[in-house]
Amino acid sequence: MLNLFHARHLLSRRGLHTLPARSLSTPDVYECNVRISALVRAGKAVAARQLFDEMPERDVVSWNTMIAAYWRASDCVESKRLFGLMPRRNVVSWNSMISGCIENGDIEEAFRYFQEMPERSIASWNAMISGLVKFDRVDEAERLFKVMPRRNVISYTALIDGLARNGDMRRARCLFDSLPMKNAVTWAVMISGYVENEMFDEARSLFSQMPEKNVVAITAIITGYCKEGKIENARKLFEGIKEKDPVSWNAMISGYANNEHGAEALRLYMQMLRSSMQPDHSTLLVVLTACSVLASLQCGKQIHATAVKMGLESDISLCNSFMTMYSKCGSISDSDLMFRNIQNPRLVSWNTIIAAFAQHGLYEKACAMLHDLVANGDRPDGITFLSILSACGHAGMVNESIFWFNVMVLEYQIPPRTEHFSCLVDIVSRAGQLEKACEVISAMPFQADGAVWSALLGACQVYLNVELAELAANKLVELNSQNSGAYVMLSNTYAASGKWRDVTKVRSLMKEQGVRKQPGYSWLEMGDKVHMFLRGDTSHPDIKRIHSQLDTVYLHMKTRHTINF
DNA sequence: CGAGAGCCAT
Repeated sequence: MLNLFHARHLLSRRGLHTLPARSLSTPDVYECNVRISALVRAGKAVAARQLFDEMPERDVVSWNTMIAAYWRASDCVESKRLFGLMPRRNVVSWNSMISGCIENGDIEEAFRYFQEMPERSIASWNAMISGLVKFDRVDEAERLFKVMPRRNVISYTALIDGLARNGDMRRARCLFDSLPMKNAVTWAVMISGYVENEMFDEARSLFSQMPEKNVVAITAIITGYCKEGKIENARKLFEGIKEKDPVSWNAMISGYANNEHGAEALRLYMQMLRSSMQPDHSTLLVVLTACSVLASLQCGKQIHATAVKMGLESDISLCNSFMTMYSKCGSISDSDLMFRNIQNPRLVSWNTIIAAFAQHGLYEKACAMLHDLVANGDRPDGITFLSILSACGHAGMVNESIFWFNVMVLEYQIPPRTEHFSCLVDIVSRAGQLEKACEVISAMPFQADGAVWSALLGACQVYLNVELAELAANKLVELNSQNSGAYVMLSNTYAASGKWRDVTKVRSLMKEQGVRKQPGYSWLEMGDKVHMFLRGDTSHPDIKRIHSQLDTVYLHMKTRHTINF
């Protein structure tokens, strides 16, 4: 059992030989406080409260611990009620009100406590600064930083983080370089700031100078490699981590899932479970991405079951991921069902279900959802309209796509981004209106990107417009000389127009430039088997029946009949 | 008992 002697012993082992006698509890109270604190850390707020209520006398630490328990449980009302009932408060009591409010999304309320408190510690200022940074109010954070009476390494680190989030890496670095007492957290903030701003070389250069590399910094670098598509480098770093934690596992799994390596992502997830690492909320999110990439309904359902077991089935971000997974795995009805079970859909959930209907070509349903979203009092954003546009595309509705584009820009005053333009160009040019597609491109307020030219080039191939195909292919190669799709589509356009000499020219140019085209492949899951199809590959045992079925489908598509299998 | 970092849904 812990008593005062033990407490002193523990503290002295941590190098704190002199104890502030005033803050030390009597042995009984101290012991209860320790037990309450343990219960709170284990998430057992009810048991903690019972112990708290049974205590014959309580000190300020007992109250603070109990209040923290309610903040952890997001029970703002009870936290504030207890705070009001406290007989005495210390600076820690006030500080936990500040961080509690911030944790629960109410920065204004946090600021009220900050202003009201009789005396502030460095931690009070730091809590306020990091809170403002969390809410993207970096300018205000900086103002507080400037007027605070004393600063420590945490204050600096919080502001460096803020500047980095604002994209101001130059000033972040200045502050970092001027700081003599950097610690591992400071280094990690700076490195992940570079990664966040896609300055990967700077991130790695700083990382190489970091004296003691910890798992947080390594994970940031892994994320950087994954964003660049250098998945092998990421894997090497990951394997080298001695003490892998859930976050580093999640980063690596997500790297595979987001680089089209769904199977490897799932393998890694299984390995994580085998090494008895507990998956968390984020693990499930990234594994669901892998299921979507693989279109594996089986795996997706298993993850769904795991989420239910973990008590996370109504977690909003997981629900959104389930919706995407079910939709991408072909089950729009499950996706729809998930959406209906969300009590309070926020914009992301609306956007997700609209995207799902769009993927399935259900234009009317997508629009009905947009209508419901507005009727619900929400405001659509650029992503909502991107999904609506994509619904138009899947349904081949050119005029509607232009209509919705205008609604977005004129009625909702949402500035169109390059994705909106590439979607529009894709729709218009697929319909054969190549000139109109060019008009859209020239009306863009910024440089067209690869997706725009790709869309145009794809249509040129279909509608045999050699001249425009050459233009688009040139633009694509300008943007990325290793773009094999550009060469292939241009070559196909020449071939379809009988310009064989030009075909040969493009092919030899590809060889010269060392551009290679990975063969296309697709697969689908039936029962417990995965059927894979490589381009030009006829090794599937049922290939004859598959081809004849495909011929039927093509015929129906051409005659615009509905298909009944 | 309180303040700073990495992974995370459209």
